[in-house]
Amino acid sequence: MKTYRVSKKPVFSKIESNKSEKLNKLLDTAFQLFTYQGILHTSIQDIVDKAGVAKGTFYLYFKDKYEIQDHLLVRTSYRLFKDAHQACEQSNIQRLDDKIIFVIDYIIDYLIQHPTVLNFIKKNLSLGLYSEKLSELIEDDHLGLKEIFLEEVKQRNLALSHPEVTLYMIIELAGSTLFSSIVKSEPVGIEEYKPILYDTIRKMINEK
Amino acid sequence: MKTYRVSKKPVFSKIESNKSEKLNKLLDTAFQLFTYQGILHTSIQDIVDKAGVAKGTFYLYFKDKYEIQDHLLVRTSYRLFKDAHQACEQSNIQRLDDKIIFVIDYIIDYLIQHPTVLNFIKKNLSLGLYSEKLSELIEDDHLGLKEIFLEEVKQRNLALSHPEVTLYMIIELAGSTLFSSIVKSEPVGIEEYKPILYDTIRKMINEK
DNA sequence: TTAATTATTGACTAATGGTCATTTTGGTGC
DNA sequence: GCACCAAAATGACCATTAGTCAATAATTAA
Repeated sequence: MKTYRVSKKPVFSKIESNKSEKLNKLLDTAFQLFTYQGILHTSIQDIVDKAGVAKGTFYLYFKDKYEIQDHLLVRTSYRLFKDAHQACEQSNIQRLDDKIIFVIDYIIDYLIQHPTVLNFIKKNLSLGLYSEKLSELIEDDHLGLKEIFLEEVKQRNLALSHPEVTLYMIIELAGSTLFSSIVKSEPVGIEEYKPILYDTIRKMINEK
Repeated sequence: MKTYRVSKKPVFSKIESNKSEKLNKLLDTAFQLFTYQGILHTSIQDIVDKAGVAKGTFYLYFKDKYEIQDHLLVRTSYRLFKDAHQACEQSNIQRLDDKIIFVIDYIIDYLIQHPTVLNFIKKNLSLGLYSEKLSELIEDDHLGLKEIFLEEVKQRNLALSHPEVTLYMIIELAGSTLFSSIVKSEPVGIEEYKPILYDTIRKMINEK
């Protein structure tokens, strides 16, 4: 015989009863736990306990641990790219290579300033998912990265055989360079990588 | 009271009783399962059942699923780099950029010819582990990638401010380009990426 | 106020990870 | 052959975690 929960008034009801608040609480809590102890050593029970919701609630919003991880990856990277792009717009940079380097520099600095975010990405992103998410980000219409890049290439008459491919490669190169330099950190760190990275990007775009 | 296994003669004993054979059977089986269904949907029970050994045997050789995954990643990438390097030695290529491109080309072609291996890497390698393993591979004394590269740079008097960093970036670029092109595959595939990749590498090395 | 709908709960079941007393195997000496 | 020992292998067992779902609470509509 199942003995289900008997009626008992919750003590702290109505403090946070908004629907999206529960969702956000789960996301924020999962982010913290995934960052500090990695997804493998975080149980769903851990997440719901710390978030202050019941286990069943978790399954209302997510299929499993890996779906919440996916949400977090999208949310984190989307915010970061958007912030970087806005900051770039507000500056008065003209050249395309300078713009790209500005965005990359912004992201690198942000991740160095926020090691938890970097740590989350390092621990939670597989190579396949990384390529997939990067692709989604570049193709995202609302963010408009690709459109902006292609338009700039057109207006400046840059001699790129496949501008779209070049864009992908630049972003991939920047991303992997960042991770490589962070992981290595010895004997050289990101500061030694930067000039070579930026020089390479300028050569790839080849703006006169 | 524990009721342990009572004495019962195994039917097919002595078919494979060599120590390393059991280890290899586990590795091969895990590779297959990880490739087809991913590590998340593969239980240790699945592995031992398919490998024809008892569960306890698994834990004699590996701490957990992720240790066998690590073994497989090292084994796979090590073999691949070694084969590529040997093939390069047997060809009669002189220029450094040509050598590097030969090796990258070899690896790309191999992975395209062996999608299971590519699939295994895509599904099982996290970004952090990827950087880590790549670093180990480059630093590996027995393989000697780094030494060969630095020696070549010296002999050819190439103007590289940080040759080691350049080596890392070339390998990272090649790796991420491969994955990106495979994941995307639409509207352009690896063949469109290759010329841009090789052109970029030549520019990075800048051999006259 | 009441009825219907939706959100939330947590006790429960199923599945998986990991342990360890016991058994089997493969020597080695007699 | 047999007796012994150490190393390898086994699978029943226990512990932890994932995932379910009938019951309850909260919200909305009438």
